[in-house]
Amino acid sequence: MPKTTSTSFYPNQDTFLIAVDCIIFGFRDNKISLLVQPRFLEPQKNGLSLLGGFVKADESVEQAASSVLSRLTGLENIFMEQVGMYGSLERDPGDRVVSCAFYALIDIESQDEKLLEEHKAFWMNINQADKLIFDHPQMVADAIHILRRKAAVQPIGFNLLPEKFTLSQLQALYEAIYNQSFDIRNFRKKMLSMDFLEKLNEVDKSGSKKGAFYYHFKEEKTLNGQTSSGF
Amino acid sequence: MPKTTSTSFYPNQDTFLIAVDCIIFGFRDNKISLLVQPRFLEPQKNGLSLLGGFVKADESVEQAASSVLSRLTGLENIFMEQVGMYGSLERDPGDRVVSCAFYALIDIESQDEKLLEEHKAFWMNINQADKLIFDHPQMVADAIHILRRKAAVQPIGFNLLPEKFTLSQLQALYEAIYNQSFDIRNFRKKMLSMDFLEKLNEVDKSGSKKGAFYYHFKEEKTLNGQTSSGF
DNA sequence: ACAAAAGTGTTAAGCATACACCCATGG
DNA sequence: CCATGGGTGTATGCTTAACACTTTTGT
Repeated sequence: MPKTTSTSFYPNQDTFLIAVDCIIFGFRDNKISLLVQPRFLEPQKNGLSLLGGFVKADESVEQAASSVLSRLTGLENIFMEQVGMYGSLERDPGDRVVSCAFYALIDIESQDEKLLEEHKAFWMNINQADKLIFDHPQMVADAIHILRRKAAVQPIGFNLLPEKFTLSQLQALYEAIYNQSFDIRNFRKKMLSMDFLEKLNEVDKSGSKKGAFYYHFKEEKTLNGQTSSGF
Repeated sequence: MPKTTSTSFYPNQDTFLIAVDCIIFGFRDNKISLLVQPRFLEPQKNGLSLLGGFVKADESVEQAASSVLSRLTGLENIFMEQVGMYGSLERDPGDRVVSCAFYALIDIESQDEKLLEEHKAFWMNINQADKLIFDHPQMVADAIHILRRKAAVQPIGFNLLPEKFTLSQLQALYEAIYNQSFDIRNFRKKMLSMDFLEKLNEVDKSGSKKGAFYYHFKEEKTLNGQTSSGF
């Protein structure tokens, strides 16, 4: 059925459903994982899907994405970044739906288990992402691409790790993000030379007998710090 | 007025106008310029606007952007890349409109002057972009950001320059993109060390008495060559 | 002959890479 | 006492940055 504007500054224009799809990354067992959910309506009911929802008339697209995230994880004020818009004609066989993808990085431990169960959501290994429905595999691939670019220059470990973490954990995270291993000395040198880690006096004895010092990130600010060097 | 789906797999959902806005960059007089147009309808009639239009039910968002570009310039098959989606509630005072921005790079000389006149479109210096309506200044700033990132590693001179160009022109282009000057020797060394320029036997005598050799880009292919190194 | 743009190499510094051994401790 | 993961420094190559003079030719 055609949907068009009636009275408006812009009469007789087509209107569209707009969805948001959230690529929610977590880190567990030294692997990047992805929060997914079986689809609860047709078409492709029970197919594996990213967490998503439709944008409502009274909310911004960003708000819609945040609310999907908090509805499913209970987390608020999480850093999310837009991945892009997906607008091909046939991407959703159910209806014409234009979707905007966002990614978020969360600490798996900090989110609400019960909410996940309620929504039948669960964590899936990232390398299974090609099993997702529609164009969701593409969205995930694009999000990973952005994540890698960003992790190279920014303290992107932030929300994927707990508040306090060891350098070994951080390295494992980076190795998972880039899917390759790094020399331990070079990695530590580089991380410490960037100025965002602070060594704590606390030691984690869980990973080794010797124990490893905890670190934490100095400034949350850096997350928003895009240098908008316009002309 | 509320617009919602009636019969659909997704009943009773709100629907939206979707616009595309094109940031069309050109290069003239050693400056980056931007193709703009006075708005022809309310609100903000006659305000300076990016070239845009509404997406139609039977076209993809990308197709909508291409068709805006070709309607205004007569050019087809031009490289365009998505900048992002802009979906705040108040971005367009006329109605709730979610917009997807794209940028394109074209050779100013190659486009159709008459079409521009018909649409009252014209080239504006990039540093005047803050005069644009709505959130268009932000879109332009975001596009420049992407352009700079890309130009650092790819032969992005492509469509902004004519088929044949001198290294001086190429340098002027890069200096315009980054809004800074580069050492001539280092610039030439770097450009030539990347493998995409081919020296022609032709000489351009218009810019100097001595004359400068023309170059052209070897492979058009590189434009699409995203290395999608998924897991 | 001179003005104006084209063209060309070398050196120094900073950054990324490769690489191997000692430390502290719990079991 | 030994197995396990934590922690450390140096030498090399590569990439980037800084820097000044000669060439050509139209006027």
